[in-house]
This record gives sequence, structure tokens and C-alpha cells, in this order.
Amino acid sequence: MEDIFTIAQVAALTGVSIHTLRYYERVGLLDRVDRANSGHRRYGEADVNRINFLKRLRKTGMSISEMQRFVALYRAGDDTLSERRAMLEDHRRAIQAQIADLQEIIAFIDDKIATYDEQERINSR
Amino acid sequence: MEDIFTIAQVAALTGVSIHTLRYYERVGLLDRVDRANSGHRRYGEADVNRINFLKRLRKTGMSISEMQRFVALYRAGDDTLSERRAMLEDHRRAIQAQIADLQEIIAFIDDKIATYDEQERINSR
DNA sequence: GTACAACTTAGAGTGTACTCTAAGTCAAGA
DNA sequence: TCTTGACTTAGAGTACACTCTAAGTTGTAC
Repeated sequence: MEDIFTIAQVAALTGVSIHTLRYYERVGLLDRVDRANSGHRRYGEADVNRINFLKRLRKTGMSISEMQRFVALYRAGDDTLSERRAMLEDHRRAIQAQIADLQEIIAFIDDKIATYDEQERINSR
Repeated sequence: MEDIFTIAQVAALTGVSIHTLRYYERVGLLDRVDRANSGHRRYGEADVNRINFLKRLRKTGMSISEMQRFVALYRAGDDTLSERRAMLEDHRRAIQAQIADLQEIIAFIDDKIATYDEQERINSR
């Protein structure tokens, strides 16, 4: 019932490269992944979920070291729930701020584009 | 009437460091800034506007090389207006996509936070 | 006129996050 | 059994965007 995956399958599944998957394990973002007798990695669904979560955090600008802190708290168990919650809330706020910045810059670009339109009208007279 | 500024003033005004201002000039993002007889840089308002524009583009994930392309088009004059316009529109679309990603991830984090709340309620029984 | 902070240059160094290499082992099909 | 491609490791290399250093010059306040 529990699906297991090779590193290539996980890379295809998550869009995280093979090199990066090994790197994330090396720096402790992933717990040591199970190995086959051959030594080859065998990922479980929990690993894949973790990778997808990490991918989202990265995509939204969380640094590797912040993610390491988060994972360390996770490993430390239930006592750290409220701390992890606070981290996520901080990160949520940071993302909201990013969105606000982006929206402001969209408005700025729209202004620029409008100026260009104006310019083109003038040039075509 | 035209205000002129030293590099330190521009750094304070724009939030871009002195080192970075010199770097941007070196890689051609800024046209060669005027110099005093002493050789010290003297920035005009047009320079400051350009720096603020570049700062916004960077903040929204445009790479240095893309900005170089944009600036090159700008230098090439009016013939490139529609090309620059197209670049800005592309960048606008990229920013919109970023915003959509971020919003999706906010929803994901809200889910996680809700799970943590649930967990805390269980633990406190 | 002297101290001292701010400026100049070319070029070297840094931090982050990968990304690749070399040398070797393993698994599956012809 | 042989070949081929996927996998393993430790460690080196890379891209990007700065950021700093060294050695020297300039401007201003006392």
C-alpha cells in the first residue's frame, strides 16, 4: 500500500532535481532516506510530502537555514508546535508583504506601459 | 534647479548601497555618471529615477542580465519602444504568476496552521 | 595646514543555493 | 555474461549578485 520511489521518480514527481534532493538530505532538510540493500535511496510518501512542503517554502523565499530551523523544531516534537506555528505565521506575513510589493510594482509598470503607449501615439503622427 | 547628489546621498535616498551603485554603473545598468573635477560621482535626478526603477525590477525578480537588455533597448532609442513595452508586459505577467503562487501557498500555510491548532487542542486535553 | 572622513579605482572575496565530477557499484535486458 | 544506464559518495565547481579591500586622492572642519 505504501508507495516507494527511486530518486529519479521523486525528482520527476516534485520537480526538485536529483542533485538537489541529495543536497537537501545532506544539509538535514530531509531525514536520512531509507536505502535498498544496494544503498540506493527509497523514498516513502512522507518524504515526498516533506519535499513538496520544502519546495513551497523555498519558492516563497524562505532560506535554507530558516527551513533547517523549522525542520529541527519538527524533529524536537510536540513541545515545539507553538514555535513552528509562530514561524509559519511570520512567514505568512512575509508572503503577504511580498504580494503587496508586487502589486505596487504592477501598478508602476502599468504606468510605464501607459507612457509608452502615449509615446507611440506621438511617434506615429 | 536640478538637484545633484553624491554617491552617499543617493545610497541614502534609494536604499541601494554605495558598493552596489558603483557595481550597477560598472555593468552598464547606469550610464556613466557625471564626475566632479575631483573625479567624484555627481548623480542627477534622472539617475536617481533610473536607480529606483531598477530597484523595483530587481525586487520583483528580474535578473541583472534582463535589466541589462532592457537598458540596452532604452539606449537604442525610440525604435525599441514596442520591444521594451513587450518586455514590461512579459514581466508584468511573470509578477502576476508570482502573486498567484504566493496566494496558493498562503492557503497552504493556513491549512498547516489549522492543523497545528487542532493538534494543540488535542494535546491540551 | 593638518586631521579625517568621503571619495576613487581595479580587482579580489563572499554567501547562497545549488550543480557537477570522478570513481566506483548495482540492476535489468539481450 | 555483457552492456548500459541509474545509482552511490565525497568533494569540487559554478552562477549570481553583490560586497569588500588596498592603495591612493580629495574636501572640509578646526
